[in-house]
Amino acid sequence: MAERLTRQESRRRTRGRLLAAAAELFAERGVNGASVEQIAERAGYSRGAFYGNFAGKDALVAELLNERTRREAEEVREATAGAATRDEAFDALRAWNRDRARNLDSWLALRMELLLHAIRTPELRPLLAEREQAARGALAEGVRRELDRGGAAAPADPAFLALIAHALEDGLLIQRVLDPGAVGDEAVVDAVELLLRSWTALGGAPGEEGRG
Amino acid sequence: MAERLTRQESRRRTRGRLLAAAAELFAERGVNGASVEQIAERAGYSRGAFYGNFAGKDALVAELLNERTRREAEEVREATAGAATRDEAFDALRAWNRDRARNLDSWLALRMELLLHAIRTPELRPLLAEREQAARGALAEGVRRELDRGGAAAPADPAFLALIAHALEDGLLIQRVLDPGAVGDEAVVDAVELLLRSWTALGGAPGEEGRG
DNA sequence: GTCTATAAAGAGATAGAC
DNA sequence: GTCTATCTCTTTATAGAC
Repeated sequence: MAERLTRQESRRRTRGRLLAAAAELFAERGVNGASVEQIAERAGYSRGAFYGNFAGKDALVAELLNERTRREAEEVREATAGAATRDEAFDALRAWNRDRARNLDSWLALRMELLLHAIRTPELRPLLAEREQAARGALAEGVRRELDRGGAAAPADPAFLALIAHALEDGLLIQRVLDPGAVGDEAVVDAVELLLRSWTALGGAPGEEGRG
Repeated sequence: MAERLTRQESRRRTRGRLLAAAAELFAERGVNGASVEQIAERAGYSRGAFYGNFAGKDALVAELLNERTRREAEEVREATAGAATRDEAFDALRAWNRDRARNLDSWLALRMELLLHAIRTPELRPLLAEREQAARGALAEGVRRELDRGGAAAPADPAFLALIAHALEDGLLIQRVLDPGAVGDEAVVDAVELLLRSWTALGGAPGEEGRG
């Protein structure tokens, strides 16, 4: 039985390698700037293997978008499910962002490449939109919990506050890529913490201000 | 005498048309997806005219980045200089954003294309970074003024608050492109207004801390 | 300055061998 | 499944006519 899945598994492995190589190259040179030959070569194959596993470049891009979207949605779920308290949630967020900071350029480049591709391919937009909704939804729940906990009246619809917090992620990472000196390592977490404090009206506590 | 500048002016005009056509096509199909021939054709010329005015596609991209950066910095200056009161500033901001909303897709696509290009071309990064700094700086001044006016202590360094407000622009526009139903037409202005209100309403914070 | 023609390289995709 | 060879189209860039 150990060999029963070999065919399928082998196919999956090859496809996975091609997808990973494509992700790298898309970040480096853009979707349009990376050729099928380069993708196959970096994955350790030839063009033939590529066309044996994907109908063409467009098909690979669509699948990459799909795969990454699904994985990120999972990560969001796991991250939020794991943390029970506010501090735990922020710790998880910090870890996540530290990770991302390590290769911010390529991470952001890939995200924007896929985003641009989705903008230009209307039928793919809902896919990406879904992931964003999930992220915003999880955030909204967190915000609501914090507001309840503090017993404070929300300054606005929690969904809107979550939208702000979520949008900050892309926005701050863009600023950081362009000007690393002006945007701290943990700006995203710092900003979200600051906002949450403002909204829950806990701002008076002098002890732990600003960044960590 | 009316013809004295014809040569220079003619050259400027042709270059301007090529740059405008390139901007359109870059938004539609990406920098790498738009060919020199397509650019020249949309501008109403042939490839020959293109190469007569630019050393190649890279040179055009660099100049486009330069031109747009300069223009946007000017617009920031004008917008902030014109508005004396807070309401005037927000009105200007609203008008600016309504304008942008009309063709959000192509606007955002072009911005991200140029951003990606800057990420991949290190020597161009400072150019874009400069524009962002100017925008953040203008915002920071506005925030500081508001805080002073309200007599409230800042919950953080005004520069950090300005960074948050500025980052929100990109972030919210991205969310809006992906999910127009979930992000209102004036989300950017609404969000900035909300934040400013939260920050000015927060009294007794301890001086100015925040990021370093 | 702008055109047409063309060289040279690179792209996506297919066919057939193994 | 993966390789090599090949077809066809597109691309960048140059040359020379006007």
